Amino acid sequence: MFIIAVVLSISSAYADDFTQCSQSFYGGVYPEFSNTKLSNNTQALCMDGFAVMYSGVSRTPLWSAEYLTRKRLQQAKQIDREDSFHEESQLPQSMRAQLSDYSGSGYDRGHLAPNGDMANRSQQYDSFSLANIAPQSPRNNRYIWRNIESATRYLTQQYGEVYTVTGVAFTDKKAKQLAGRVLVPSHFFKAVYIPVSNQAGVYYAPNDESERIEIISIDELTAKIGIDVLPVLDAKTKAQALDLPLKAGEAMDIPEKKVEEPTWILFVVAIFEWVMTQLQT
DNA sequence: CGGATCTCCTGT
DNA sequence: ACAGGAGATCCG
Repeated sequence: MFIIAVVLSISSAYADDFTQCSQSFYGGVYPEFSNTKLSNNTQALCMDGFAVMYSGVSRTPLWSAEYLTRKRLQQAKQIDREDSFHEESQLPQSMRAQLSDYSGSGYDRGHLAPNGDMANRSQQYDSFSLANIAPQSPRNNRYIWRNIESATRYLTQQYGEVYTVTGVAFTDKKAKQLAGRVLVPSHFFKAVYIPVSNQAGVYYAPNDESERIEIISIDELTAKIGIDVLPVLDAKTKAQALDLPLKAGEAMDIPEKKVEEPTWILFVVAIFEWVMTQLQT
């Protein structure tokens, strides 16, 4: 009996149990560490609307994964932002980041899975868990990241569904710390996979005030950070970086299968709007 | 072009 | 729970 309890507690200590939220991953397969050092003291968390791989070493998420659809984003637009930053009660105290770690640090509490993607209050609350948040340079968070989050929602709108994995990297020899407890990532990334065109690309940005950003392939991301965020993709898709837009509304180089409303719907909407303007005068 | 609103936050 | 900052964006 004792042995069984020990085995259970050990297996849950580095649980990669995402069975309750496998729908957040393309093909149901979650990101894979190629740099095994990263897997030290990690904890898998199934949140409402997304999945998180959390590190008790950095006291940040390493990545958060979401499955986005038109319907989800349409619902997300209906709820206003309600801030509720909080510690993650699913984590043991020793692994948790605390609100006090961030206060007065000069860093923003940057969401990985963004509030803007959350379709109801429960999902929204979970997105404000510190298990989904990492110290982010203010200009990066408020200008660069805001744009790529809205560009990702725009792509979802265009192509109907998108899988995305947002995460952080620690490429510097010595990472900065908040309160001697929370490590400050050197980079943020967001990988986007579009199933209907079988194309993937990654936004990759240093976590500083430079506002620099680059677009790379899944393979290049794996080489930089030691995580293959989309293990199921074929080799060609991983090697070729999709030329992702830097802001919502920007055109992208996908030749076929552009998803648009049939023209008759646009026609009906135009007539409806014209009638409404006539009624208002 | 000016003003209102939105969306990331901050601090008390 | 409240007030404010700052840039983007929308609208007349």
